[in-house]
Amino acid sequence: MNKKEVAKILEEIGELLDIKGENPFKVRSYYNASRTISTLQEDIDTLVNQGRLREIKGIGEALNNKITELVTTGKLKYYEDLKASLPEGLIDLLSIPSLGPRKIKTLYEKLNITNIGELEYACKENRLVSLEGFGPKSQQNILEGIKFKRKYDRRFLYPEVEKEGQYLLERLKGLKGIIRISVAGSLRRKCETVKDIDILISAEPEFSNDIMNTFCSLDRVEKVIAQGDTKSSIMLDSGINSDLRVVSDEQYPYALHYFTGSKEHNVEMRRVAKKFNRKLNEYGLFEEEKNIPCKDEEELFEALGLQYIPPELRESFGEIEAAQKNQIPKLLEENDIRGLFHIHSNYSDGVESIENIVKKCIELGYEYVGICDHSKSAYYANGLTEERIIQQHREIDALQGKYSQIKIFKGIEVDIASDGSLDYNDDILKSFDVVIGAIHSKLKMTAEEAMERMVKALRNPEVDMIAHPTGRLLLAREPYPLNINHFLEEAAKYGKIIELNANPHRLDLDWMGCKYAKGLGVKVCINPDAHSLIGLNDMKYGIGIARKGWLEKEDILNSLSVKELQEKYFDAE
DNA sequence: GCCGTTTTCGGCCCGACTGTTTTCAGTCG
Repeated sequence: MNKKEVAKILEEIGELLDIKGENPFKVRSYYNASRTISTLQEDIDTLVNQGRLREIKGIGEALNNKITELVTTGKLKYYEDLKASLPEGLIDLLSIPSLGPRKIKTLYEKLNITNIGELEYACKENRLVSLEGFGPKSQQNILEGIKFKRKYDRRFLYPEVEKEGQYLLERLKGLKGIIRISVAGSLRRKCETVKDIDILISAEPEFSNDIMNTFCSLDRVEKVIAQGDTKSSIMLDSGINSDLRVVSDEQYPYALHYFTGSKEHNVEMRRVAKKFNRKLNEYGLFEEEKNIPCKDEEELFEALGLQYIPPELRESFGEIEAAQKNQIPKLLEENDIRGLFHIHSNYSDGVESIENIVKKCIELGYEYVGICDHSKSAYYANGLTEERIIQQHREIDALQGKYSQIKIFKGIEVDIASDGSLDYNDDILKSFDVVIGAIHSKLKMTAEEAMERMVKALRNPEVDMIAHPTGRLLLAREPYPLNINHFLEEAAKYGKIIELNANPHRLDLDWMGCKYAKGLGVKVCINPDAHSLIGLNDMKYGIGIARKGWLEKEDILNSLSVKELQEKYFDAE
């Protein structure tokens, strides 16, 4: 049983206990343990086998025993019994807005409601209004919540939400009385998927009401979920929710930090404040009743003895400890990127000619570009036969003569077959400057098969880099069951480069993998995987994830100069 | 259920908004 499965079960135990009305702190310890396990760098098997689970903060005697049982036997009696004691569908009810464990317990005990279908029926039969704690409004809200869940039961890709965030900022920022404005939340943290848009404004108090009214009556507002003096929530016509908070300008730095989160980061920050005998909330950092003035987030961190932590890192992933030791990395910047690899031309499934790609890359100021089309077994993508490789290389040579201001690398995205072999023989592979191995078919594999297949590709001396190593498609397809940390350890062993695919549907290697790769000294290459000129713009999403994964300029292959690349990685010919 | 720079017991982050109440519990972030 892997980390993800263990974490899922611990979370479910928390939810079940919550619905049963258990001690909320006990419930929280399960949620905490679930999160801790899912973000572990080490393997859960290793920790269990070496009896080191208890070294993890938040795992005590009871959880140690339960996790050990789960990992060694694949089962947990406590969990099975708990599941058997409540109907299966109750947990689903937690996903309906406005329904939490207390209310679900009431619905189950008083009306014997055990799943969403029964709940919807009971609402339509008007049976909730007479329940204690419920009324006509809550019944209506639940019905709408069910409808909403069926229509938009999802998170959104970062670019979709970014666009909506821009719209809201544009419409709000000129309003009278506004002093400072920013997006906050997971959008500011550059998470790969985002659920809603948090916006924070500091304003003169007398304008607060007008700002709220404008926000709630924007043309794209589908529904006002809540409207108050300092906080309002709306749903846009895209199905994306947005929360707006308005505070005074003195409160702004504390509020910006608070609403940027993550929740876990905030909890940790409050613990730090407490150690200083101070209290941190969205309105200030208080000693006794006196606020310690901070004019921006930098000063707030400083007041807690911490180095500034960029928003992307605030995931409770070691950043506070690093800030205490003054070890926050100097994160990668967009202009650190000096060239691009993994671009598809119209030789395979891209839409643009090589010349147009080259011209665009010159225009964007890049020093080099690697054309990497698909290999022959990718029929669906018009993969290159041996003859067409020769043809492409002739064209690249000619273009290189014409455009001396940029280095054009001859690359290939070569398919890794299910046995781990590559799509061309070594002689053909040697004719490329850059060989990127990738899996595109036969995705149904066991963890062992996936590892064997990928590691065999790593061992091939002709392979320079592995593309989108887990194969995930965000919100659409699960990654194949590859133990990514083990895989990265192998990549380190063979000195291979790992792609961070910048396409917002992939963002693969993910940010946790980036941090692990950095620890191993594995170089990461941020690739647009572009099939058009527009696709080159995706680089910014890859850079966002690289930052989130603690990466610095030194960790990134394509922040090197042409000379360094040719000397250390791709032979000059 | 976890944890300990006063603690092996008694805490555990904190506040806004809603809908139900008529002072507050529940939910959410």
